[in-house]
Amino acid sequence: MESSSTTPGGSARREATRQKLYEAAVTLIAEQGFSATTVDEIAERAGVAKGTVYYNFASKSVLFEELLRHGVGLLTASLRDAAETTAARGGSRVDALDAMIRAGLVFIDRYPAFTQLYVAELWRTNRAWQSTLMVVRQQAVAVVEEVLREGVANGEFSEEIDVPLTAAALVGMVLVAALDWRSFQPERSLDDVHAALSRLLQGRVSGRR
Amino acid sequence: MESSSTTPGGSARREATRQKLYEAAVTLIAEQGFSATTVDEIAERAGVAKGTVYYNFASKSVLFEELLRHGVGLLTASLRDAAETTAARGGSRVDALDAMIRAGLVFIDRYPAFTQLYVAELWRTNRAWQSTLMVVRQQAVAVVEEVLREGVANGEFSEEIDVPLTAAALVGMVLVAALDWRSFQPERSLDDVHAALSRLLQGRVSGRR
DNA sequence: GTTTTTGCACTGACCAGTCAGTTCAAAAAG
DNA sequence: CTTTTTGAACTGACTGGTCAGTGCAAAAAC
Repeated sequence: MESSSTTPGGSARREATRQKLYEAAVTLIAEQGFSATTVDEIAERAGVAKGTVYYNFASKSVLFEELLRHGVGLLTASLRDAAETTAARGGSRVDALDAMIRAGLVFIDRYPAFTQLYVAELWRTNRAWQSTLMVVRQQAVAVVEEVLREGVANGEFSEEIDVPLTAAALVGMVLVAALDWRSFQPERSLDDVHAALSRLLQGRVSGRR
Repeated sequence: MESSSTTPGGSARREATRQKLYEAAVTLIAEQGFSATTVDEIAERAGVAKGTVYYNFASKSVLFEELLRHGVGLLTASLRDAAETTAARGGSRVDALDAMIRAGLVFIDRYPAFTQLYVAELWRTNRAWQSTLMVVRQQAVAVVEEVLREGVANGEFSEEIDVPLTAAALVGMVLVAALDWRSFQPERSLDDVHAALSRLLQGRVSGRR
């Protein structure tokens, strides 16, 4: 089983170099943005010659696009796994959503730079990698939508909910809360943040306990 | 009463030019990002010579910072107004939150480019306007936090809620849902989106109606 | 012996910021 | 009322620097 669809015949050495380049690029682009990050910087941070970047990727944009696909692949796998594990243990759909919220938080905690970069680029228009972004967004949101749809089908969720909108809102809730957590209140624990979001999800905001 | 704090003695003509530059810059930067947008482009779209940009703003970054302050000023005013109007009419704090959600949606619908740009830049690190962003973020979130705190104080909300985290999550929910609405399902009406978010806020997701 | 990486010089496009000069409305002088 | 002066606002060609991408010979890894 090969990891990347765009490089079916990548040798182990090549794959390692590409991985180093992804890691260098993701932090730099998260901090500075795509245009403000130079290829020289990426090469330097990866500890690699500039020529190597172009030996492994056709261009700066292509490197970025493959980075996006790579990262979103990890995220969706993690969300799907959370949902399936919950279902296998006989949990409800609310439990599945809750597990996905936690999986999202864990992901963001582990790959904060990727998340930053993803949010920063997602709603841009007129960019070269626009179509890549659309695909990649749909992959992530679809996992949430599926759980919502199953919940509506089995009566666990109200039939009145708007599945695509609610899924987007839930994803946004987690994304923004997590980024805020990391940027502005890093002393909080993951459990704290998870608890706050669970409460919001389950409508336990109004009313005393 | 003068409008801008940074230009106390701005003539009417100057103010008009600055306004044109804001409008040109906000759409371009929302589409392309700060670094990918050139000063020449901004000047051209505003129908003004490049030199005029530098006559009115010390640098490209300063133009951007003042644009941020300008926009967030509009947003917070609108949120505060929604909260106060609700209170004046004897509404509950939940009503106030709901009114603020709607005000947020209306704002994003009216100034989509600004919202895009704000989200794209908010969590970046190592940028020149970092401190401006912190201030500006706090202004917006603080309005929501205040309503939550009042609600906790008068018993309308659970004492268990984490005010800063919940406020961030709510803001994120509205931001992301609205951006998604505009980007991916623009045929939806504002009322649709508002209804979906209200339902989420009031925990009316689980259970049949 | 083939694949991958290195190092480094080079090019051409692009771009932030500058500056000497122009415009024009309104104030001052006649 | 007419002419002159003033200065804020604006113009756009120009500069110095930056950067994506190239080319290639030699070394290293496999």
